[in-house]
Amino acid sequence: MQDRPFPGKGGGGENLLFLTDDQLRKGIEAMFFAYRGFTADPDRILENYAYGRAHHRAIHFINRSPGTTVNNLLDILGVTKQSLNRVLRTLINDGLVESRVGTRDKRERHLYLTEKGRALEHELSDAQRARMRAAFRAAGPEAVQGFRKVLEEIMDPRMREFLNSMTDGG
Amino acid sequence: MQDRPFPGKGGGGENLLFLTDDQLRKGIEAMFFAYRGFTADPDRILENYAYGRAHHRAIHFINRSPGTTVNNLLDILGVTKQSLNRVLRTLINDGLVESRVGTRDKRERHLYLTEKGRALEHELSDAQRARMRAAFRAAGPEAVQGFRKVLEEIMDPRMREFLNSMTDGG
DNA sequence: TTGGAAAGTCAACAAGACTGACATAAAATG
DNA sequence: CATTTTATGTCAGTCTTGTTGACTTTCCAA
Repeated sequence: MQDRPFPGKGGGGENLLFLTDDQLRKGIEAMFFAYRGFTADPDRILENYAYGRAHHRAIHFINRSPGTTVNNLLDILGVTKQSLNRVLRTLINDGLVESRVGTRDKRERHLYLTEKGRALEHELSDAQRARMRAAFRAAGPEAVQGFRKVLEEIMDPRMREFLNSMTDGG
Repeated sequence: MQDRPFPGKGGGGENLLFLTDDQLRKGIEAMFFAYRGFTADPDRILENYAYGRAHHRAIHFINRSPGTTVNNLLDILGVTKQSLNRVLRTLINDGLVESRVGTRDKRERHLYLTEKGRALEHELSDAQRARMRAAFRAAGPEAVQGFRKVLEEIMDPRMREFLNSMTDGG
């Protein structure tokens, strides 16, 4: 069934066999199962540190944007400040994250990973990247392009902007 | 940057520009953001019924495989039976799911959606399918094929089997 | 018939999300 | 300068959904 599900492949106006309810259902289930695989390796590592996915997410995005503020992080993570604060408090107390009062605006706290924080970030992202790399390699560059394209259509447009706001432009 | 990230597109042995850490990181973040978008619509609906994602998942897979047992469901959902049981108890009490004692093996319970259960399933999957359909349509059939391919590589192989075990074969 | 394995249920607990209320400090505004 | 808004942090309490542990019922095999 993977062989030739798509009769047409040109610009538009084909018979849209890839939009049947069955194809959509498979896409939905694939998202569910893949997300579980996607989080499995980090989850296993986090157990050793008594941290959870929430900590991983914070660490990831602080690493990605060093010096980001709490508010920025709230925007990206889409959780309440109470929820994020609980996580950040732990990470700061444990010496994985450093919180510096802003120089221009002293209300803001700028967040940075410490050496220890970078170490955990690396351990986590190594595992997650390894799985992603294997999947990308097995699927091939064209599949990866399609993968990215569909995911960007599924996500909130604000997140799509954020995603493409670094490396190439931002 | 989306224009021509992949110089080679043949069988293998290209320069593998799509496997850089930056590309992998974007894939990882795309999964995170897309999954949030993917669950957003059902989550909104479920609030009206005081149910959560766990209920949605149970309803989805009971609908997909009517008469499935609790153990089958446990295997697919990857949670403990106690966790699933709490959800099933609610759905059964609320009249969305019917649990029939097995005829061959009286230890087993076979699960079915009631009319009411099917109604909620429809409401939920309509919303989720609508988003998926829009994304698929915008991305095009080739992208969808790549999307599916990468997701299947990311997920546990057991789930890949399950995913492709209906409609075409099972 | 006895004992182990399997399927399912009940009870208690933990993580991590949520809301609401409140505190502090600094910036922005009139 | 007084007031309001913004950014952050904290406390308390709730909810969902995951966990383990203990238990019952049923099946099967020695």
